[in-house]
Amino acid sequence: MGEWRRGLYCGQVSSGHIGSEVTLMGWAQRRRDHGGLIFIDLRDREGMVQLVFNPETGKEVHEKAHEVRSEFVLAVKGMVQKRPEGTENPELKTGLVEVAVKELRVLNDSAPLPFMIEDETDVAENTRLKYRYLDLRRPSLQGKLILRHRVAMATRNYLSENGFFEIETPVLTKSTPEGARDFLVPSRLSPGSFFALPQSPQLFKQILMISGFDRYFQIVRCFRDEDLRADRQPEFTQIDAEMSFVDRDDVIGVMEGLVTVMFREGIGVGLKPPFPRLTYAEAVGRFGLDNPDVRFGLELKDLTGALSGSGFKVFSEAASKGGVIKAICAKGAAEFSRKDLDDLTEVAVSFGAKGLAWVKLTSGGWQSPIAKFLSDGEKKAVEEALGAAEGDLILFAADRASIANTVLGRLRLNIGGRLGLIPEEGFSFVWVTEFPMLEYDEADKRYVAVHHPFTSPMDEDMDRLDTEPLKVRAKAYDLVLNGSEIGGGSIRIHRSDVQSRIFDKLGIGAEEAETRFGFLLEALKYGTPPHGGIAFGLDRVMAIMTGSESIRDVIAFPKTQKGTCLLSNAPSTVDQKQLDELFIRVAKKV
RNA sequence: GGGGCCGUAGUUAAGUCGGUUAUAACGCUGGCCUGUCAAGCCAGAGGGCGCGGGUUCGAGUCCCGUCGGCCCCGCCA
Repeated sequence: MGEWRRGLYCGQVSSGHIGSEVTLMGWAQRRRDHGGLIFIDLRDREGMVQLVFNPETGKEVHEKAHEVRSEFVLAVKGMVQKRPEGTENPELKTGLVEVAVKELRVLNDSAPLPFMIEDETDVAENTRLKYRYLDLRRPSLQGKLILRHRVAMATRNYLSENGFFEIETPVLTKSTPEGARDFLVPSRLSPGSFFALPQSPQLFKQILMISGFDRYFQIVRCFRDEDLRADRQPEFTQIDAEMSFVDRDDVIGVMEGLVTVMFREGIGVGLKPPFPRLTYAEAVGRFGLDNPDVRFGLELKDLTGALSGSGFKVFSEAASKGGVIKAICAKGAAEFSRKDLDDLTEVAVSFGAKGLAWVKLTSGGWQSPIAKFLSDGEKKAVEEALGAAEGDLILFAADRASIANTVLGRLRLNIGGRLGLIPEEGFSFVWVTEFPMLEYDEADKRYVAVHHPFTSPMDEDMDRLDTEPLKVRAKAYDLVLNGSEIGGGSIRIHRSDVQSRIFDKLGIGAEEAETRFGFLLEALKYGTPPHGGIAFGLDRVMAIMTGSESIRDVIAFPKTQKGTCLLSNAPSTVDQKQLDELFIRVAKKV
């Protein structure tokens, strides 16, 4: 490079520079060697510009250009000139001009690449992850991370302007028994003891409210040692926020402003808050899931009343056992093939159904394995409840409410996809509120918190805590975007007596509460303000904003589904010396 | 813990009923070529089919195991 300094980025060269000399540095995207003229596309993060080497005007530099190969790192000095008439490239931002190179310095060469640096790639993901630095040279992936930066900046600016302070919380912290599996870090100074990496900064942000900071936020890495999915990595990033002296609607209001700014600054999309809201009961009742995709209809209808006395045993028994009979009606889906129905049945079974009852409404009436069990009156009632007409397909689920809803909710998404009902463009937000406080864990034989143990019950439900605990609703809320949960929060418990009561309900005894959360219970005694907050999954937001299939596409160095890093080969074994210092002995794999 | 899909040149894929020397495109190497931009034309190198067993006269093709990638259920307060 020597004394040369870059004047501007390749992607910034424009007609305004015609006639001036520029110094550019970047990577050789591709060389087109005509024997005489040589063209090289020089690429950097801002784009590409065409370099021209003409043997008649520069024999020596032309000779040198001959050696250039893909991804060589080049520095050039040259004159920006208008491209000859008819050779402009409208595909390129810089396509009206080119740089006639006078001097070339090859700053570095490159071995032949394992794959080409281009956007339309169909290279296997494991290869991409092994050579992530090359993958990240692709403009599309680079663009996603640059967009992520802009959204993070917009987040910091907005929250700062709204009185939030960014305050860091510990990464080495205390393991807590509730929730996801912790990543543990051994303590050398306290042999036999372990830190945990935070699943979220939940307790620390509450304590910051007790300290009187009033409003806190952090763009913070969180860790959960659970199995991975397309939208779940073991380490992920939350936009974490907490506010004092607020209720639910205050938090929602401020956060709608945040989301609006993120989308405006990120991709120039104008959102119009307030976003619609559904209670948990409505969401599950109408869409089957607590993360409803409200971009299309196909809603669930309750037929328990109409069919509880049905001659079809599956229906009548479900009803008599306290379950529900529900259905969805897919318009025009009577043409689904046997194979389609088999696929749908498989989906239903995978989510806990014992089978799938269906009806095709044909010109000849009900075509269905269960038609013979239903009276004409019942058929009529079904059609009316669903608004069904000839050409439609009706699918039933009769089971415990939780199973029936889940099954139909999933079938709804599947059929919505098959029938092309889900819009490809657009961002559809919905708040889901009034979640249940508790659910019963059959495996552990105890109540567990649906949100987390620090979530406040709704005031009007407090007195049901001991009589009907499952009916108690929490001051919790989730933000759902296009059917994905992108954020969730709650108003917290700010009284130590209430917090103790909830721990008790969760089967966390006084003693255990003391060991695990004693510091919080103690802190709550010293003038804790009412407070609440929320956390957004930044990776998920970015994946949706960029139309990515997986959050791996918006994370620079993601892990594979087995939780490994193909680039660095982490995790790995360590030296015996390291283990000895930590007083750790590795057990044999069973 | 479980279900499904996939591993063949550097990359992406084809490979029939098990049968001579495993195909193609892109990339790579060399040559020709002065307006290309997925440059073009010609020539060439490059793999033994993820790995380990087994069946067979013979396995990329069949069987068993194993490793790895992806999707999903469970799990993820």
